[in-house]
Amino acid sequence: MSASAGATPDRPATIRDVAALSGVTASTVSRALSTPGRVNFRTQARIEAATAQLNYVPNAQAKALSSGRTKAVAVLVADITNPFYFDIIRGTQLQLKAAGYTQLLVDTEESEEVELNTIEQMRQTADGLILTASRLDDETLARVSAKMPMVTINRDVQGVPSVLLDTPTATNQALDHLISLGHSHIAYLGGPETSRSNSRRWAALSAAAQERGVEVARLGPFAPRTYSGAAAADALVHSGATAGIAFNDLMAIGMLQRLRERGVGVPSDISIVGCDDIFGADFCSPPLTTITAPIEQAGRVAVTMLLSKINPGLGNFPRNQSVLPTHLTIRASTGSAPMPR
Amino acid sequence: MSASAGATPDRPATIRDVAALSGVTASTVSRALSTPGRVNFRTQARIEAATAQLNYVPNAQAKALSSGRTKAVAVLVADITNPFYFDIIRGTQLQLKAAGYTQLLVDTEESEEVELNTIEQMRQTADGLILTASRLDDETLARVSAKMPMVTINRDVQGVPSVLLDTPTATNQALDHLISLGHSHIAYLGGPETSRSNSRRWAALSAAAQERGVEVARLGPFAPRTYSGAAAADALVHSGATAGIAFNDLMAIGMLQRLRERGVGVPSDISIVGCDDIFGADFCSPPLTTITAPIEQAGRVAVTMLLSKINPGLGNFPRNQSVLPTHLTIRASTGSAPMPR
DNA sequence: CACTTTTTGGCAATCGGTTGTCAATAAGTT
DNA sequence: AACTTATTGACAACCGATTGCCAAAAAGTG
Repeated sequence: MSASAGATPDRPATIRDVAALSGVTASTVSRALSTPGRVNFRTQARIEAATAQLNYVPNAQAKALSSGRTKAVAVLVADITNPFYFDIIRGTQLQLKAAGYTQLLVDTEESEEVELNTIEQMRQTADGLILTASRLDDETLARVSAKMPMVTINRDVQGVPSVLLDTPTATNQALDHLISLGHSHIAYLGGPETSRSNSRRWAALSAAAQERGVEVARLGPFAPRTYSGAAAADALVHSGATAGIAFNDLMAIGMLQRLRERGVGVPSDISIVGCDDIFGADFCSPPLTTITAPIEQAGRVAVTMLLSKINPGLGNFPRNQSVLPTHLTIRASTGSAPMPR
Repeated sequence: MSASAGATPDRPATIRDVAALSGVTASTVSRALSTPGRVNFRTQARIEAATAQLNYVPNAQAKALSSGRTKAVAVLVADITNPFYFDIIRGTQLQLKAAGYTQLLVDTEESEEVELNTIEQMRQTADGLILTASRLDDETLARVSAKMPMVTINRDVQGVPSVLLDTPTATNQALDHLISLGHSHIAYLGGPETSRSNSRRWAALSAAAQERGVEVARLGPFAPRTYSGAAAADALVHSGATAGIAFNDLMAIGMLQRLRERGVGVPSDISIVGCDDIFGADFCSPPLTTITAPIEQAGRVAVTMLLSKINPGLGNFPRNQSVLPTHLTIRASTGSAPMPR
């Protein structure tokens, strides 16, 4: 017996422990475990037995260091507080796990600087990046994308793979829905100025309104949170519109609460349309008419695209953009326009 | 000019690039960057300049491998779909980030086996572990805890640091609340049999009921999801009770929906109490009387405890258990017991 | 049976840091 | 000036894997 370290109960087994136990060298163990067919099946069996016996788990750091791939993907969200991201996170988590990847979840606190720092950090730590609602400018995104695999969600930049939730189309449906209910004074309760999806939706909406000969006022900007729903509700009431299309469901739900407090009937006095169909949109009061987006699916698709970027040549042609359809879900927060008094 | 590698635009700078640029060796750079005062301030300045110039970011894997600490903490949740965990995740994320740690989020899919595998995996990958609502038995938890820093949330095992949400106490408040409203037929809609918080709550509740001379029936088990609220609601109606205390808010919200469908008035016919006060409990219809738990705080406290375990001797005496108080929040889903017909 | 081809497994360098040890230099003391 | 003590920074081993290269062994061929 030499003074060889061996595996003590407290120290996890290393590849060398496995090698010693099965009478081969570390490199052979490595091959047996990761290159199928490279090692004789009898040796392979011995190694597998030793692996099981020692309860050997390869050290992820060491693997990452030597192979250059971490088997981890970073998911950056602007605000982990927002239920919208929950569904994204759920989608990415499920899909990443299925592919044997680890998810690094980072909240960038809606800050451009934090986002950029994190990206630089993750360049070493993750094999790829999923950015949701990035605050960075197009040029920066393109530059980062050139350096490491990356997929954006709800952000369309030339040359950067992306998953887009096609809310603008459904926003038009919402407009038609309201018009058909007799509404002629409609307002859009805008989200943050820096949000691209906000601009995209407004552009689509105002164009559609013009086509249809209706006027849609733009109010805001408001923070995309329930608490700013109060201000949004008051602005809406003050504007004299009979229907409001909110930037997202959080705002819409906040508006419902505020309108109830003020004794304004929904939908008898004012109709409200939300966006995203987040958890809660179906059981708030009244249940929210909203634009249903396949959020979780967006997360899953983003992962799929990213992984085919990270591991090319698996036969799947990586698509560079994926637009997911959305639709209008009509619930009880919209109704006929009130009779003009 | 030798053929030294140097930093190409595409390859992130390494510690040796920095060393070369500032005319010292790698070890000096390492010390300059992590051991304040160990290096002469002039050298330090040169190194810092070089660091900035090369945009040097230390490789996390290499750091982890050599130092043995990954600066990452794994957070295991049973079901990432459950909004209860969202608040936990938010809390842990915020606190970990503040301490410079990365959060590894893992969904164990309510499976004991997945949980155990993940733990074994994370033993190498993370410096510590936060388990929420673990499915593992006491002995296993104690064993794992002896091997690596770990904190449980809502799970009390001898020798394992834990954060407990004291829902039993508030459950008694809920009972008193219902009794004072004239209810004498009360039911508890139980959660999963394997859930410890379920057993804890039932124990507290049935004891309190006995003390007060009231009978509380136990129904279930039901899955802690909105969809199982329908079954729970029907069971409650069938039991003849006039008030139900649900295992959690998800179930309670599902019950509200089902009762509305069935034309059962809440609270006129039946009162409902939830638990956790998750996102949505305040705006469902009717707004839910529930036990408000500081969930996000639980996440933060767990991280604080864990970090003081990981980095001992920072002056803070690590507490081994932290019980967070909860309280009853009375909203509109509870009311006077209906007159007996 | 001698020779070529394939299979199999070992050696050693490498990934990018950390850290114990120690020599050289600077500063302090008598 | 000679000697002790403190600072400072270099050397090299190490963390735990991967992987290119090569030699030994096994299998195939004329």
